[in-house]
Amino acid sequence: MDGIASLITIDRFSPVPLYFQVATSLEDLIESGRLPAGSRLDTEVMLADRLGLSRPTMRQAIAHLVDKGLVVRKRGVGTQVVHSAVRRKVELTSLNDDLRRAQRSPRTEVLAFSVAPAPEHIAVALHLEPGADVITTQRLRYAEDEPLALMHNYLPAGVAPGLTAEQLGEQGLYQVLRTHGVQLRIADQTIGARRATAAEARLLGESRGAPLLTMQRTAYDHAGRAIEYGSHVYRADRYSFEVSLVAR
Amino acid sequence: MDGIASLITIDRFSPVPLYFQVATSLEDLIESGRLPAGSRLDTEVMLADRLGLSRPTMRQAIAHLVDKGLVVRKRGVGTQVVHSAVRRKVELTSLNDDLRRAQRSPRTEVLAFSVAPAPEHIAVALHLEPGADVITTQRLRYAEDEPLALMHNYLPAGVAPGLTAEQLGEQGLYQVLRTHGVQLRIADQTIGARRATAAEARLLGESRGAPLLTMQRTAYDHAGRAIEYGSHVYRADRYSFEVSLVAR
DNA sequence: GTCAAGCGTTTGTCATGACATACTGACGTT
DNA sequence: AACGTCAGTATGTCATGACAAACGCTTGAC
Repeated sequence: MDGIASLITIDRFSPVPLYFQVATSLEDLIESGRLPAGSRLDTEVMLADRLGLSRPTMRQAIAHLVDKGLVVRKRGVGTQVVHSAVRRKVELTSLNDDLRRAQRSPRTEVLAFSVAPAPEHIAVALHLEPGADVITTQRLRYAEDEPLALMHNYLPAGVAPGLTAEQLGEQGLYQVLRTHGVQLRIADQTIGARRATAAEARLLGESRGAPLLTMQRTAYDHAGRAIEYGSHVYRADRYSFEVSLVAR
Repeated sequence: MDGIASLITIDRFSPVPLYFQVATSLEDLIESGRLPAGSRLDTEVMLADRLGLSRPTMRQAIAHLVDKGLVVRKRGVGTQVVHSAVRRKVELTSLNDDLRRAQRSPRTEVLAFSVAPAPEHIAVALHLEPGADVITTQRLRYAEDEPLALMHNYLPAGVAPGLTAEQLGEQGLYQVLRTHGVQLRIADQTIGARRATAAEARLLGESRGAPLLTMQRTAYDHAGRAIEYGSHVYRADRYSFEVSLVAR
């Protein structure tokens, strides 16, 4: 544990903040196994001294790792690397992003796309005035040429000017929003299950009454404005949610 | 926006850190509506000056609120209150905690409790050597005198010495672990759905083939050791998961 | 052998001070 | 009207310095 600081390089002329460079280097050391799970880091005082940094800067680098769940700190004891298999996996992504990442050949069929006054429960979910216009979309999502999910999504009418059904056919909803300059930050999700209706079963290629995994979601941007409400159903035998939880 | 600092009281002789006192006060102001969603906080420099604190201390208080999703910060602009309905709800809790909080009269019937060598897939989930002893439990959980969930849980044998079936009948698993000095920190969950088997349907009071919400979970302690693997099924018409996601 | 106190270690908290960067609005020019 | 520039504003980064609190280990007393 004597030469950890010697494995960390920092470029004082780089525009990348010093704390971030150090955090990244430490993260690489952890991922590579050079700092294995359970091992103790040198003290923040020692690392700062050897790297020629101030202690608060070193603390900020380590705090970054704590936030990522890579290390834990204990007063009087030190800083320890957490189990390497454990990561924070809380992600706000769309199904398209997920499937593309998993290389499951996503394809989308837009079944409906319209702008109309919001039904009551949609206006409530999106924190809109009753009767406010929303974009309503209905899409059937395929993976590897099999139906996977049926999705209803609603967006306030002004959120993505010029949004078209064609765009939704080619890209995921969140990707389209990103190209319109909309950044989603937080989402509240409810995950459940129920039987498929006859219409859903037909579209998804399941038998009537088959179990579906359901998810309703309201997504907000950085200023807390509701940007999207989604109500999705997935074929239970083909999809599940992976969620990581962290205790504070 | 002129008197925010005058609404914040700090006790310099309290053992509670100053930054935490300020963060708590600001949080109260936000929750009460005195600092409504969308409003701008006074600058960190001004607040620090008026409260007689150093700027880094003020920054730490505000960072605490950022972490909680209550405010967002933008360089050159300032600090703004986020939509008040949005909170980070990422929590590592047991069903018992959830139901007690929701005042749904939780009750537990322990169907099985034993210590035996771990089956292959359990040893893998708990990162144990094949054949290592695990505590195996099976519980039927009730809410308001109706069956709600059927749970199988597995713990490495040495995790909670003296753990008994009686304890599990009276308290939730995580509460029991806490009294044994075990602190859970991170969990990986998979949420899905499927049809109930005949045995499950009988225990849960559902018809055969009814949709069940499923969840598998491996929970880890602060040092990253796997502490518990759980495989749970819930009646879909009586339970759903609430998950909040935050984009980084 | 056991328990408590003390000490060394390490992180946590807090302060003063200074410079850099990103953002917004106003103003001037084309 | 549109675009570019600049100044003011606010957060972000970094530094030096000091004290407090929690933890683990060692030693001494019983």
